[in-house]
Amino acid sequence: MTTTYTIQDAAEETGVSAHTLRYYERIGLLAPVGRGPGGHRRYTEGDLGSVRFLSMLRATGMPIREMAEFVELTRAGDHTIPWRIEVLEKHRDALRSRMADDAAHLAALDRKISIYQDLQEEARKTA
Amino acid sequence: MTTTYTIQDAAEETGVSAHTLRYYERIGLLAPVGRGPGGHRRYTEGDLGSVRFLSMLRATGMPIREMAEFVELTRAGDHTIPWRIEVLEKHRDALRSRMADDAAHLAALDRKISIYQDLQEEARKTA
DNA sequence: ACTTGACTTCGAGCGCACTCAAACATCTAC
DNA sequence: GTAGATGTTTGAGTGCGCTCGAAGTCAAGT
Repeated sequence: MTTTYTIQDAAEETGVSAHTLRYYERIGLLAPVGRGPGGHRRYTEGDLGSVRFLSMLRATGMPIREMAEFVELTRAGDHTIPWRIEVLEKHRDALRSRMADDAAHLAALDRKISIYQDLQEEARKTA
Repeated sequence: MTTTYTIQDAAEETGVSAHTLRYYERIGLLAPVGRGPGGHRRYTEGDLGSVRFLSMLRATGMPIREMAEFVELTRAGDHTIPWRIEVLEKHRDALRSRMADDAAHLAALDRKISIYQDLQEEARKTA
């Protein structure tokens, strides 16, 4: 007795909208999901895992096109593992790079805020 | 004698394309830039500073709409400084939140890569 | 003066990632 | 069994942020 999820449940579980779940399946990002007797989708835990993984890639800025390529590799069999590692490492490096940029930008933002706060303090005293 | 920049120079200086520089000016993100005798834009250092600031906001995920609102506030005068601080602080919080998510995602990505590497190592030994 | 390349405006077009609509089927609770 | 929510497919529509094209003007080198 394996628990399954309706599309709405899957949406709530993963934070990905039902519309988007169908969309991902349509474009091949997600393998065809199993169906109940009436043709309704039944998401397994494994499906949710895939969705969460994809969702993480998206959140970290990977384009759909590239995600599709990765998914293709996983479908092609175990011999593509080196390439999959390569894709993920490349993405990890891009993410690290973005995080570094973000840190610098955060500092700049803090400086800007400080400047405004000083300006505001100045105005308060003058008033 | 204040140095000025052609649109191409400004593009190289700021990393924002000439097309985008005109676009930003068109939609009011950038105050009208000074012109040379023939109507060509002449960017001042101050203009470049504005562009760099806007570019930083964009890079950190602020929507153009929100940037425009901020720019509006700066045009409206010094009495809007508290609101500007509010906008920047809100954005800073969003950025911090994204950075935290990124850190978690990075860890997940590392784990996934490790799993693949172990799998690959296993395959090597078996072969 | 002439050529070559950069610049101008303005509207249109594009790529991305959804998001929705319509018309219809099925499931759930009463 | 019936109402009402939820599901299905397919194609079309949306919002964002550029990006480009056309037609014309201007600048710099020879």
